[in-house]
Amino acid sequence: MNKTYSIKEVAEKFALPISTIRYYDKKGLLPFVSKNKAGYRVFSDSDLQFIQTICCLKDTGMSIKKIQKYIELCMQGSTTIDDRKTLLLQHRQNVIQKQKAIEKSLKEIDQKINRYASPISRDLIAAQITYVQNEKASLNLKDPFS
Amino acid sequence: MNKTYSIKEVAEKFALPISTIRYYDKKGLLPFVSKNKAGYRVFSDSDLQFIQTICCLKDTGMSIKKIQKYIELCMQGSTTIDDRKTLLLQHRQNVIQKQKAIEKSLKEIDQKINRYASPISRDLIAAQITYVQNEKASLNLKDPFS
DNA sequence: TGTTGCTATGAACTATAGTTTAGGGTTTAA
DNA sequence: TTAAACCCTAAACTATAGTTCATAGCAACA
Repeated sequence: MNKTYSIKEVAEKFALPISTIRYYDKKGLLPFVSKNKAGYRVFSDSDLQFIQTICCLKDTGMSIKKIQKYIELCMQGSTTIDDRKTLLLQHRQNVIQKQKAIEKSLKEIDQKINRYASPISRDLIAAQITYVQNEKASLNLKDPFS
Repeated sequence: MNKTYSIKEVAEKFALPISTIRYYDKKGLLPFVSKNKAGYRVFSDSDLQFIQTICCLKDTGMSIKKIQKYIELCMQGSTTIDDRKTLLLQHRQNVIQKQKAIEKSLKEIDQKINRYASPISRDLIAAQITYVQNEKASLNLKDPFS
């Protein structure tokens, strides 16, 4: 049978603070959520599907404003399919670009970690400090290690 | 020969606004940068190396405060190697976790794109709308498509 | 020597994404 | 029927990461 969920249950399911769900609603991300006569939000299973999508977009760095735009298109029915596809394809490109940037940065970070983890890390770092000090001295610049 | 760089040159090299570099300096991210007698910042090649690392950490989501902490450890010399390693290993875990989350979300986004790109996308979406409407009706909740 | 362009600071301002508070209704279970 | 546990809104507040502005001092070149 179809169940409904309170805001607290939804918050637990998605590991979000209740305040964040209310904030999303205020920002127009949850126009599909009904309210009962007392004014309480009543979430259905299909609502949870939408929220899952919202979390997906959020976790990949889409702004609230863009997500709102996407949800708005969803609520307008089948006529907006092309717009939605365009929006998601654009976002997909952004995500892939970000993935690449993270990948690249992570490699640099790993190199630093390896230096620090080396048995001769103290020597490596000491040599680097000396190098910087010589460079700075040759340019008549202040020694940053002092 | 060792060259020096103005803030403008550094901004161009790293594709950062000049205001951001000043902001980073104010936040304690650039304690290694010297100033000439006029008060102008003078960047050396080793400074650029540091800034490269800062960009790395920033691009993988480290906060300004954490980066400041890392740089501070760097300036304290070889005695802080263990602390730096710990800090970067911790960050590494965060980055990898984020990578996984992005990977997972991207798959969901791709599924949506595929639905929208399907030759029968209109039917798929129409069926979904009908499903939601039935679910909402069976729960005596307002139809969100109207 | 003056004009153009670069640099500086501090303070105010902006954007984004929430969180907290105040004040007040609702639901549930003893 | 009343206390505890929910839920609501509006508005104020916070945190983060910058950006912009006002004012003013250097630098390079015609």
